[in-house]
Amino acid sequence: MEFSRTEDLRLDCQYCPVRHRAICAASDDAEFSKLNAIKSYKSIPAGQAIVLRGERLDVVASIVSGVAILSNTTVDGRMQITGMLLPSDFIGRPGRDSCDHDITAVTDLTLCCFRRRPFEDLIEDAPAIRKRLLDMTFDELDAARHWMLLLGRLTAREKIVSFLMLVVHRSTLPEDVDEPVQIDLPLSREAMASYLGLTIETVSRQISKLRREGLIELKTARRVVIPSASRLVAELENVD
Amino acid sequence: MEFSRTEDLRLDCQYCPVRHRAICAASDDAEFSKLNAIKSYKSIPAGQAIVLRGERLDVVASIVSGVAILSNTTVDGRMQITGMLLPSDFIGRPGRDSCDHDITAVTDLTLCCFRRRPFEDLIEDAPAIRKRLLDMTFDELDAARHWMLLLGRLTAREKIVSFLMLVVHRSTLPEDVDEPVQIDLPLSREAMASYLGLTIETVSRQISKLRREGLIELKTARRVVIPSASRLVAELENVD
DNA sequence: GGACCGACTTGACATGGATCAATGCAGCGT
DNA sequence: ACGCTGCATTGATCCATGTCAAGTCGGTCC
Repeated sequence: MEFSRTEDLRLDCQYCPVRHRAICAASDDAEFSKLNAIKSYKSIPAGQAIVLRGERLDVVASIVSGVAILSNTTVDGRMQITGMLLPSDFIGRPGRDSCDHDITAVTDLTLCCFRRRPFEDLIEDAPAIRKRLLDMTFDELDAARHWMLLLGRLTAREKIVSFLMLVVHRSTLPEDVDEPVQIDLPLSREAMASYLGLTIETVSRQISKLRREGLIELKTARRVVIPSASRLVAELENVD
Repeated sequence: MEFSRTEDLRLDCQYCPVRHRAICAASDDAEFSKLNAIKSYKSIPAGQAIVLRGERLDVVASIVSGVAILSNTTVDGRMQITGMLLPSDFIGRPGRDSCDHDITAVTDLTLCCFRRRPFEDLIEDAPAIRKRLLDMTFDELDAARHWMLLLGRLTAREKIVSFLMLVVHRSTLPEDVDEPVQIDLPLSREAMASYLGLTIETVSRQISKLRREGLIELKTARRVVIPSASRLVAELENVD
């Protein structure tokens, strides 16, 4: 069964591709029926803002398909991407009606939205959802702190390699042996630069350098083949 | 009444200096008595590690007095401070028995510790604590992302000014008018450098530069007077 | 007082990444 | 085929910050 993007469908969660990883992962049937009562799917086209900093946000949501970014910006326009949101990731903040950062769709996006108020009530008497939310939030916090180490202390080359390996790990791939791995970069060079605290030129140069060294191949600008993941990871020997 | 540092005291929370800001802020008497049953105070001398990355941690805690830092480190020793913990801040992760980063006391520290397992149970039937924990965690996440903008996009000078203003805001001061403000830096130059993604020399130079420009005065290396906070904040006009 | 020590400052120099400016290149509409 | 448009790459140069190496300053211990 194809997972449709039609807005008002109430598809049964059992066909949902993020059923076992999203906010609802640990829920039982009882909790699912409560969630179902307040959910609706929403499609957002690539490039569109989901919410801007300070704006009111009356939903929370899981990403079902597509990629979104969180970003913070200075008044003079310097931008830092502070999170990359992939399928199963959670959007929004229960208990607060506005958002501290911009959220933007970078590809076409399917969201599973829950109205915020009912969701907040739901948290009170759905222990599995509540626990999952807390746990996912702590995971996000750990990830954010890990990224702070990258931003503050890694070299441009290490940042690029870290990003490539991040994409490898979040692509559900048969990462069994050290076979060549093919990945599609979810972000443009510009977005990568924003995420890594670099400029677009530096990103491009480092990628070209890795290519010249045979550590990666480029099918297209976005499609990367990693002949030997272990050889690439070895570039991070000083990091972790 | 002086708030004692003796380890095993079960002081009444009503005298606690962080009573209205810590994890327990929103609790009523019933929840307080539950918290009291599993709490104990602990003193930690300056410089001592509270927990190392990967180590088991069977308590969670509120900081009652003193300053601690969170940090992540590469294998070759590059360190990034990923959080500065001041009185009322929360330590530890309910639902997980190990820690993803180092936590270190930078001054003598008084902690109000709760054994983790009972605390986890408590969360289930103490709604005010549960809400407060989720809210504090989301606040930490927003703060971490805000710091990512600083690490990735601000200049050394902007980083220093941001840090000074952070200390001003977290020092409970009469920040009513634009009177000279005196602050005591909670971190050494080296720790500031680690927090800001700089080197100690750059920190020192930027501080000297601000001093030469009359934006700050140094009573000692750690004690700073800000003649006009608004003039200092103006240095961040391009940031926010 | 003097020697020592750790934290901080300052100077001289090196360099990684930013900036500025072309150039390449694939997709797309006409 | 053509030119347009939006990414991406590449080159030349600059500069903010890092690196290396001396100083300075304030405590503290004898």
